[in-house]
Amino acid sequence: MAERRRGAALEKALLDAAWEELSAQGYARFTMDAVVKRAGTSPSVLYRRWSDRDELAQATIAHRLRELILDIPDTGSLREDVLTLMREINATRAELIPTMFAQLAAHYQATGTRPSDLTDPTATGRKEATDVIFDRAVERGEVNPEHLTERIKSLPFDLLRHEILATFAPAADRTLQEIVDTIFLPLVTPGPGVIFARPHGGWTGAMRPAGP
Amino acid sequence: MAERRRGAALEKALLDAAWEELSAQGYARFTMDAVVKRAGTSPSVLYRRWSDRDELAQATIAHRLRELILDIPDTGSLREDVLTLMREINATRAELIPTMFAQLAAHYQATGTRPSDLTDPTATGRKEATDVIFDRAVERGEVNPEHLTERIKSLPFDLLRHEILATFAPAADRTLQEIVDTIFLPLVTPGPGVIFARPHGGWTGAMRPAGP
DNA sequence: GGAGTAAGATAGTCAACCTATCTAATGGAG
DNA sequence: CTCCATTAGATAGGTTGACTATCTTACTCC
Repeated sequence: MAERRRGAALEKALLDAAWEELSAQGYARFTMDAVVKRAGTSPSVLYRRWSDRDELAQATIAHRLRELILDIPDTGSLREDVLTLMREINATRAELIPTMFAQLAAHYQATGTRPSDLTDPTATGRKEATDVIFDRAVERGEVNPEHLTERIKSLPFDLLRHEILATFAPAADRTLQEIVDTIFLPLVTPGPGVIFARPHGGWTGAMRPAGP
Repeated sequence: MAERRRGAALEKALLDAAWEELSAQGYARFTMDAVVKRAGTSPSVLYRRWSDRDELAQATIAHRLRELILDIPDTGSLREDVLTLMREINATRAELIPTMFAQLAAHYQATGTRPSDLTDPTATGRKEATDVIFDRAVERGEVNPEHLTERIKSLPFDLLRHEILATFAPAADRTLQEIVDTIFLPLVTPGPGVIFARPHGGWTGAMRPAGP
């Protein structure tokens, strides 16, 4: 083994190997030994960076989230923007979300706290991304801004996340349309309703602005 | 130790001890040894009944679910019926749901299947229970039955479950009201909407008919 | 009152976490 | 170009917990 990896390249190789183990074996069967073997390295190299299995799992998920940044769609209609985003989440994160949840649950039950890098909607950029979509819809006069409470803005994504967690699989496209057409849009497009306001975080992941 | 437990009494003691471990330590730190010690028994007694840790965890959760059968409320209004049921779920199952999910995820990732006794809505009676509430609301003329798709009937309970899973804690009562008043009721009480039909299971648990 | 059944004790194997200690490749300083 | 600090990578071992095997002893049922 003449070529010896170092620094960022090594770290990426370790996290990629860890993700392959995590997605193939599931959180419960995720072992340090298997990651060591798959990455072709030694225990000390792993433990120098992450002090235990929990930390490695968390870093692996965070790394994966960073690789799965989504584009913010701009299709000209709220329905298509929301559906497009849901389809992207459905396609890219259906595998990640249950693993992420298992990690959150394990970490929470062990420590009483949740790893902030996996949940902070500001850090992950989710809230800002969907707000861009909703702001455009308001500008176009498609929706009444008074209907857009935090809970309703996150509603289609909450329901998608719930669906993925309940089935451990991507949702059918018909399901996404059903959520948007029979639940979300009827709530934001017609007459008045009782308005509440409350901060409401999410943990579906980060997004970046759409290109030119 | 002159008194030696047997049969159903022993089994209940084992499952109770297992539940105390499961809720105290969390799924990831749930160990057979600790259950053996807490129940004051021996490994063979456990392994005679459940062949591994996964099976014991599953049986423990199913046992707990059986102990937490909910009454079906009958308050005279759909809003109060749904809110009452959500409050009961929130109060009794907020601790159980994340553990249950961790077990489902572990079992699914290990085997590719999900333990049917934890998910089958017919076996757990959940679907029938909520249908009673909705049937009464239709009889009273409170809602248009055409609005009551399977997804919309389960909507408030799905959102509550999502909230519990996202926070690992019971939802605030204000949150329950927000879900019912700003999302659920506006969808089932006013004008028309696109109608879909699709079976949609749940796994919040079993209920029994309300008493006289 | 005796026999079969199952509770409970004890000891051991194996896998996986994590630590300690060592060797050697690599990049940078001079 | 050479030396040195850093850290990749190898190996071996302590510890915990899953699961098995074997044995003794209480309890139940006939």
